[in-house]
Amino acid sequence: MSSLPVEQLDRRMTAVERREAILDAASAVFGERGYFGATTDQVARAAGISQPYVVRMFGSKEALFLAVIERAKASLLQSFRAALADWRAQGAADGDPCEALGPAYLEMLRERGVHTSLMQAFMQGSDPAIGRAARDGFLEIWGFLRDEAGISPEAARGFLADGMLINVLAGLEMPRAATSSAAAAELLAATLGDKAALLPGA
Amino acid sequence: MSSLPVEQLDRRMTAVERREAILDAASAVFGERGYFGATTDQVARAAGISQPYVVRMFGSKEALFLAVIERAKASLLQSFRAALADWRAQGAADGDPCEALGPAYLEMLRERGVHTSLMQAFMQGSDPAIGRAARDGFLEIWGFLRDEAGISPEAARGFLADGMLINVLAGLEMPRAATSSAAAAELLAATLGDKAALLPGA
DNA sequence: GTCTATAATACGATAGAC
DNA sequence: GTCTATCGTATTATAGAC
Repeated sequence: MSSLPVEQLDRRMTAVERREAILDAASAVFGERGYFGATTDQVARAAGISQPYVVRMFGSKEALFLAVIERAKASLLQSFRAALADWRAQGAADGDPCEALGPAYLEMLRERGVHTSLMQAFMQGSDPAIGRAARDGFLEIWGFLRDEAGISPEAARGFLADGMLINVLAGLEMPRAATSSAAAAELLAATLGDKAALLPGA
Repeated sequence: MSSLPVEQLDRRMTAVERREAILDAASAVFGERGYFGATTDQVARAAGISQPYVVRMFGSKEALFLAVIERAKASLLQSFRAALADWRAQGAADGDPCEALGPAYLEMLRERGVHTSLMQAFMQGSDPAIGRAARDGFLEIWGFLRDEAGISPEAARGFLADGMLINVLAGLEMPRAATSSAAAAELLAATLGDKAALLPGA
């Protein structure tokens, strides 16, 4: 056994574990403040480690952000594929797949920063590296809806539009306004029903 | 007459004119890079003046950003009110007002940074001042759709969702991908038809 | 695997001249 | 009305110890 104090022993992780912990923290911080607004020090504090170690693990802030949105996109697609498979296994093959994908999208709101960090990336289209990754990621979702789920262009457009409104309400932290504003309450009810409680700010 | 060289005379404006010129430049820069990503120096260069003068005119970067999104929201509402009045003047009072507001929304894409700077604000809900202004602005649009245009909650939700998808495609600069990606071309066609040419990146 | 110390730079804001 | 010069600070990234 090592002679280090127990506290320090507990805090050491493998590189893989630490990497995941940093991605969790970075997802929340980038989702709230955006690529430029978030600092590697905020990510480090959220992850309970030092700022230089965050940079060391991913090489640069940009590489960390790209890893965050790559993981968010992968989570989303994995969740969609699982929901689609379940739905098909229940013999609903002639119905509307969006009825299975919509609830899956809302459930992902429990995982912090998935929707908002993707959305922050979507707003950086003019950045060479981030913009390309963001467009590719968005188009991968489009391709899933069209090719794997077999949804028509018009229905896929409607599904994505609903998703983008949900993302905006998450970015706005709209539940913060719902206690004092009847309009906010009505908007949240019309968009999310009782699932509005899953939004940031609730 | 002043004895200053003509070049300098031409470049001098009243405070009001200069204020508008700075807001135009700031709208484009904030729209592309977001509140934190944009620098007051980038705004200054785009406006053809010095960085300290930008700060002097608005007091702070935050005050400038708040002025940008306030003006963008006002432009949008003004455009909506005009379109609604025109539509009603043509005796279409029993149809769907969204058929008049949709085209008005797309026409605003010609004014640089309106959609994207608002969208960048919507993603800063956790910021005390910007978040409050963003939520209030969004709810003012909602109130217009519901109270002035008389649109149902469900239809207003659908209209906003379509708008948010358009904003995301603008933030992504999706036309950049349309030449090499059939999926991008299909997505743009399904969402905007031939109006996709108005998006940034086209 | 993780830290402290620090270098290098970029940025917002102020002071003051013209 | 507008500029130049500059201060103070925040931030990314590196070096090197343990």
